[in-house]
Amino acid sequence: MSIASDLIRGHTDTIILAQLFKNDSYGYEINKTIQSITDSEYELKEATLYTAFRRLEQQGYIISYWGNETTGARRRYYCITASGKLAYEKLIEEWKIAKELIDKLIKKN
Amino acid sequence: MSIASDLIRGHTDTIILAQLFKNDSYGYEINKTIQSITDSEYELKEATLYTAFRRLEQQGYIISYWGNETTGARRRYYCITASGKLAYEKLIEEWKIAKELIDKLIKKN
DNA sequence: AAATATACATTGACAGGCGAGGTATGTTGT
DNA sequence: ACAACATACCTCGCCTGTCAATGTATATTT
Repeated sequence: MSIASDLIRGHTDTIILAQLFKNDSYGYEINKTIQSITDSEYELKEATLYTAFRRLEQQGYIISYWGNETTGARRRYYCITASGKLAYEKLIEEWKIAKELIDKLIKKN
Repeated sequence: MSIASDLIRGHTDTIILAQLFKNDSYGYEINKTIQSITDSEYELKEATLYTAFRRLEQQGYIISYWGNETTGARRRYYCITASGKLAYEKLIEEWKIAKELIDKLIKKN
């Protein structure tokens, strides 16, 4: 974890929705995926991850169900809803705008 | 103000340092500049702005002095320090990295 | 006289991130 | 056998940054 979380803050929900947009998954796996994608430059803290799940579920953007593992620890899978997909698309658009705004505001000249 | 502040959050200090890197300025003017740069799509709330000034000054990244206006309201000018310039350069580098990370993490596929 | 613009500042509520702690199962090394 | 580690979940309480609300003061415009 080498990047300041403050800079990613505000994108936690989008990142999770993005992973669930590809396929249903569970907390531990999502975090491993994030580490894999970023070559371990970033990871979500567990407390942050599970807090986000609660938030997203409460907003109706994801729903959860228990996996039927016969061995190993139980897994709570999450599935993105139609509403969640819409929110995700909107968040991506907002990110594009924010990116340009920040570039304009912090550039050197 | 049309963009979610959550997405800019974490960049407030960088934005202020960027403006002060160009030239000394004061709160009100910096905010007008930001609105001008972004065509009023973004602005810093006053409470946020002045909180940031305190923070940056405490960290030694900026210093302040009162302007010698003979008319109108008094102005507290801020000046970026050598340490602040270094911090600013570093924050820009971090932004480049964060931008790529987020792009990787939220993209649709 | 009232409204608006310029210009500063603080307080208290709120939200998100996260360290620390806890629970439980399965595998690997010694 | 037992320790250590990996997998997998969860919550509490602190910290930090944002911001609505509020207040102060000066100058100009209506």
